[in-house]
Amino acid sequence: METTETAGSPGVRVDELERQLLAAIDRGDYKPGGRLPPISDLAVEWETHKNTVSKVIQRLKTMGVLTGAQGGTTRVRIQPERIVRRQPERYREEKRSALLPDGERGQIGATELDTGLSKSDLSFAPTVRSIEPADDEQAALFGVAPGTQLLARQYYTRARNSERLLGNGKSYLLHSVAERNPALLNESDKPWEGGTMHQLLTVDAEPAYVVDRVTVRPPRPEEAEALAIQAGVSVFVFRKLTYDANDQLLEYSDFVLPGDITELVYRVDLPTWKEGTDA
Amino acid sequence: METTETAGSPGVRVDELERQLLAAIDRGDYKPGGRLPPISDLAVEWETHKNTVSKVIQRLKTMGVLTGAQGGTTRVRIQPERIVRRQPERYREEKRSALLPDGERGQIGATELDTGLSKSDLSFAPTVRSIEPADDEQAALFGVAPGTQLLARQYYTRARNSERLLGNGKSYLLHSVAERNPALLNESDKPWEGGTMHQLLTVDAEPAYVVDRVTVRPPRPEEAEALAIQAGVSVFVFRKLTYDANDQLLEYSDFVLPGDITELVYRVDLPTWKEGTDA
DNA sequence: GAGTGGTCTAGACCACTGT
DNA sequence: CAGTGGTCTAGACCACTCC
Repeated sequence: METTETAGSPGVRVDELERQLLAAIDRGDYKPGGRLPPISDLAVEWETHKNTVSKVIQRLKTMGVLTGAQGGTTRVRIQPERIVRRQPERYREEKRSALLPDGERGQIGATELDTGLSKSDLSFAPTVRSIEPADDEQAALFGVAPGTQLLARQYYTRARNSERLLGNGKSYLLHSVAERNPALLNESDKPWEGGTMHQLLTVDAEPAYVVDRVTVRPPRPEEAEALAIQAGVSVFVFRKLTYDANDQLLEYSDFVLPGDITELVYRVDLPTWKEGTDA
Repeated sequence: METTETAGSPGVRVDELERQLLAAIDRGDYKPGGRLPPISDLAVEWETHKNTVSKVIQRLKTMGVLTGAQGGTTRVRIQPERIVRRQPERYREEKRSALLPDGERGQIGATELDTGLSKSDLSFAPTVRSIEPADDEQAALFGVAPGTQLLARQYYTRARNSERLLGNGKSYLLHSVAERNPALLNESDKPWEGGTMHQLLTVDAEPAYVVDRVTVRPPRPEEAEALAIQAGVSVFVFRKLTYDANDQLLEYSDFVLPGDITELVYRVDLPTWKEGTDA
């Protein structure tokens, strides 16, 4: 175990092997969906130690190029289509449909609107309701005193025929507002029908605009497990804030979405040049 | 080296130590900006091997909790403020200011508008222009035949007094459109003055709407180095497409932004309920 | 140049996969 | 249960930082 060729330099060997493997995959030596040789085989082929090969494979797994768990076969990952979420269109559609009679709107749940999948593609874990006191940040957002009661709902979304979570979220609104419609507090633990916009309608609040705040970070261990993403793949953290015309916050939600299969799309319309300087 | 307590189980030891370290930092045992004991010290303290401690530290570095390079001291990272990019406001302001006379608009460069920092905070590497044939994807976007000439510009943004890149981008527009203003092709390698919207004005094109497509992925090695982000911190990949009123793509740009210090904010205005069913 | 973080090989062992 | 991926300890070595 002595006199190694070159050790210590920052990742020289692994980087090199990583490039080689990527090139080999790119060349088609290993095809999407096909299986990679066992680590032990690659070790002798690359003339290196099993341990080093393992590190390379793990890197490519976090990059989303390879798949495979514990003792299972390692395969070249078939790149999944990203789920496209067209946010402005979604919000406008949700607000419009909130006015429809119960029969026509009824089947659209808040979670579906938030994830952008049709109902048939989804299955839900029960929504969990709780009443929580506002912390300092929440108090500032709602413009109330810290400790004010908030109605919180936690929900999870899972694609049908898949163990993989598509995301989870937690939504907050003022308890004093929510109680204007007792049904919101007493409902059983099924997902709210009709989406957030409709629920706001039932408490006489009209949303005027929505603000999305989008950030990224590595997943927390629980999230990595729940969303079934490879360690190292980041998650979108996504706060949706709904305001009324007086800039009063009506509701906000924090979402966590897997970064590798999500695409957020925002269309921004611009005032025309011809119509003079607008307000 | 024989008879290890428990090896082989998936990350048990490292996970445990990671939790302990995080808890210790949370408790204030190690304060933000303060230095962490050497790995060798921690190894004896945690009663484990140097190698294992190293792995824990690296994990926390990719999580952005710790900082420190090669032989340097490891410190608890002071969380940087995220740079907030309010996209719709930015685009509308850019379009409005495009009509201003040269003197008033002049000092606003495209890169500044795109990064959302004022000119005094930024320094630029020269913009690199090139003429490239459209690949299949680009041809589809522009609605032209593959191979059609595109004018491409590559630019980088760096905060003053910092080696850290804030992002880099590459912008494309049809060469046949760009040549309507010869100045765009012949300019020296300084950043375009006035931003994309103004350049479109000079070729008689009026942008009607902008579409942002936001995704995340792990950084490529070059990007990790250029953006000075810890390996494992994801980057925003961000495509901005500018269309005219006929849904013709005028220009698009791909940006890469470091995920740990960027926040994207989108305000979406909603039609009111009272004004009947809109178009 | 001592100290420190990072990497490599080596070998043992574990837990899961899948045939 | 054989095969395979993953993890740990061990020890050597390297390249960087800065005490």
